[in-house]
Amino acid sequence: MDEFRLDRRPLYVQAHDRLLALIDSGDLLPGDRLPSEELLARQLGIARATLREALRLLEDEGTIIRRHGVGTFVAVNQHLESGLERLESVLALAARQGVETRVQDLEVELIQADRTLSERMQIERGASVTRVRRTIIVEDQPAAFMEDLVPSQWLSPDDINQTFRGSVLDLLRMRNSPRIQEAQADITAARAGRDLAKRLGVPRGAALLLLEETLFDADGVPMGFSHNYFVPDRFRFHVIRR
Amino acid sequence: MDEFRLDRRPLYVQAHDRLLALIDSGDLLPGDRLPSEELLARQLGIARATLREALRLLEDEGTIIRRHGVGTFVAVNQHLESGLERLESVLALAARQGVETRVQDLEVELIQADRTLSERMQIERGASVTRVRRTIIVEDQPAAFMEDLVPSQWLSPDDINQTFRGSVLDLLRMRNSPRIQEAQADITAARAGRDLAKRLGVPRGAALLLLEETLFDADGVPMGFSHNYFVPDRFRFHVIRR
DNA sequence: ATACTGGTAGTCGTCAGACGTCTATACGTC
DNA sequence: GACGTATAGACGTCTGACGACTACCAGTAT
Repeated sequence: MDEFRLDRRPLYVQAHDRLLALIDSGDLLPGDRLPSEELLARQLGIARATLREALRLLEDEGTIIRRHGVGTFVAVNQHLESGLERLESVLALAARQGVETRVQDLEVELIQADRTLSERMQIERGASVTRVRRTIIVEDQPAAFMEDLVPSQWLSPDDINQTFRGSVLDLLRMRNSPRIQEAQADITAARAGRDLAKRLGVPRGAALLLLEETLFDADGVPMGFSHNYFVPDRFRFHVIRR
Repeated sequence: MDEFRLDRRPLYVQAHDRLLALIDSGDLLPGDRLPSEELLARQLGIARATLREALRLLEDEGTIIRRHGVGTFVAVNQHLESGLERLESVLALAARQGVETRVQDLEVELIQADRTLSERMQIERGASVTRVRRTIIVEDQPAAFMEDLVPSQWLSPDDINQTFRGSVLDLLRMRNSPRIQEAQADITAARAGRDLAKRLGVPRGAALLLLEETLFDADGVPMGFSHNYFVPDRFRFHVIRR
């Protein structure tokens, strides 16, 4: 009966995202008071207990502040928006910052794991892996080249269809299988070689920001790996450090 | 009737702390399964809904992992050491990873805030600011050039003496005034100009990793600012994303 | 023997409604 | 005018129930 329920994530996560969207869109401004929990739950069509789990997440992130007997407010300290330390796709992150992105030159292939890949992913050499490559466009200019590698048992080339909006991470998390728990992103800088320079429309030797990310499930088993090359200043990244 | 209730924090916070203590004390080992929510709630003497708010906090911190229909487990995240998302100096971070660092070409000056600085630090133009510049050496090779800017009321040139080991952040935190709460690190890539190439012993135009960091106190007021240029592969940075 | 199917118990996810506790405010009293 | 009190409304907590998901196992078909 729920083949029509596209978003299979728990309701409290969905509620969290909807509320966050409200705040980011400016419908709710810093300092504003949210509707009471009872009213808000009715508006979202969920139970108050479920809403409270979503609010708990938002409070923990510092997005809202709750005051017993008073109400719930949008935090004023919004200048410290969460950054890379939160596991969300760079595209979702860009969208939150008001940057529109587009996918170009999408390539989806089934390849076999070479030695490097088999080591990093803890899989056998020659195992079947889905490779997704694409260029991300911001304001009609190439801004990033991203390459994702996911064993085909978890992501088949057929999963990348017309609805693909550019993020493999979002796709995996939406399906909720495999369950992505956390990621480690290695940060470094690299110079654009011939291929990258062409794809990104920059001079050869230009400085690029390179994010190499490994996705892990709850057991610490690697579920995917990706290289992401960014043209500085077309994307902005930050990390909140506490 | 509740003058005897010593701990006036919300129950879910108390429950969170009690569970965390159990895990830290070793009573619950990584990978262990927690009692079911119903049983655990009875054991703690709270309602299941309240317990769930506590568990939500622990899950968000990455301390536990919940699996629908299966159970709740203590996370097994040994292999993922904390990275940039933790506020510690890059030198302390390097030391944790077994990398020895040395300071070279230390320059300490009192300067006046220009327009850019006054805006980023929310101070007046011309205000007195202590500037600390130095090159960081790893294995006898320059690995980073770091420049810190802190209003002189919080850090005077005299504070940088013989005992200075390279990190302004460590110095400020050691003194505990001003109290540094959090930082935002902007991450980007840049090419080495003439001055940087010379300081870092790399060719002009080499790709460098640039971390621009702003330090904040608890009220969100900027307390310092720094530029950090790193030679890729002489330092490794990563971020844990959840 | 193997592979598939379906049932079942246990657990987390969600729901509904109620009552407790806290805060700010309005109001009455002195 | 100053002070204490009542009150409305909000978040905090509780109870009990049902839904959804996963792992496991028995039974069946191949």
